[in-house]
Amino acid sequence: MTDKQHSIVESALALFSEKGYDAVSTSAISKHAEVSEGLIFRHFKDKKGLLNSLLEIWIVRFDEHLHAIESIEKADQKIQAVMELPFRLDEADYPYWKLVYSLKWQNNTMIDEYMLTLKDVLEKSLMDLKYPDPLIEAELIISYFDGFITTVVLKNDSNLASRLLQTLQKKYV
Amino acid sequence: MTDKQHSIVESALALFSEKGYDAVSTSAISKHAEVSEGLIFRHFKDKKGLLNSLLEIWIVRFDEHLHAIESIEKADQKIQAVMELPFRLDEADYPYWKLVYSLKWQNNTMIDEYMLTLKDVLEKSLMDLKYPDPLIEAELIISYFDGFITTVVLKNDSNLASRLLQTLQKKYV
DNA sequence: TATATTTGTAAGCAATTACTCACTTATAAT
DNA sequence: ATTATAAGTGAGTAATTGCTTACAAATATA
Repeated sequence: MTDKQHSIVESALALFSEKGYDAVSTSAISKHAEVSEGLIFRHFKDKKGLLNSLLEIWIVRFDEHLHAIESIEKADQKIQAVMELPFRLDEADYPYWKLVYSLKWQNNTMIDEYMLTLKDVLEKSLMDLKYPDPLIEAELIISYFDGFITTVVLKNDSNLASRLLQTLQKKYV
Repeated sequence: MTDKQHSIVESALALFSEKGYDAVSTSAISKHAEVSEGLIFRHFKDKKGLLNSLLEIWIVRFDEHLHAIESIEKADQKIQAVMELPFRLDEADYPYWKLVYSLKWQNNTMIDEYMLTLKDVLEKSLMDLKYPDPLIEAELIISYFDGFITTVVLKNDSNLASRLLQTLQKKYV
């Protein structure tokens, strides 16, 4: 990746996550990145291609969290780690999550598919713990997860995040 | 409101909530509503005006829920009612909530301001119940709320909603 | 019935959209 | 040093954007 390629990706992330994919033109991205508009299409084929590059970066970061969670042995600690993930995100990754969740609300199936992995982890752990209805229980925890992401990322306040985490932890101790 | 005015509002709601405000053109709305494009601007001034009309309808529906909650006397039941609100939404109102939450992710301050009312209700109730930190506790419940809305509205499955509500209710009984 | 007023249309507007293409400049390989 | 490949530009494209305007049809008021 060249400097200018990097610049395009950074600008696209900043603008997409702030205003939404459809509200940002390739012209606006090129101006923000201080490159010619044509360069976007040279490197990323089209606007969707640029978006996909961002989503791939997100997937890599997300996978790191997933693997960390899957390596936890005890089922209850696994569940706890999933619940706490939104509060342990790197603040620098907030824009990725903001982009991902704004796309989620516009029926981006690719994202939903990827998030299913989280639900699978939960379901298996809940089965191990002999919960009567692991499926619906997993859905409930995913709901918590979505809510935590919403608060942490939209308020963009890592201090609030850590206070919320503390309050949350007191509840299941 | 004339028939055609109604048709415009319905089409705008359907398209905005499905694809997102910025991804839907006034031309697309007029075709879906089977009216001339100019009529949109006659009745709603501009595209933003059409959006505001939809948001005003949402506000009315939301206020109904708010008043019902505020009329509850016991603090703990008030909190419970807030938590259960996402599961008790009229399925016909899902598109409004979908639109509202997709705008939320694009920094629509007007919506956030309106949702503060919910947080105020929670804070007061939590104070009444002598919680040590009502502010952060309210934030946590709002997070649950956001997560529940996300699940219920995006899955668009009122059966799942009622099963989730049951599971949730068992937890605080 | 005559006259306002509202409702509706269709064509047209400048600006912007995503994207292409001919071209130059830089880097790498032989 | 020469050539091939990649990086970068900027002017241009057709199509679409939100919106206006001149006009016709319907409805209400006198």
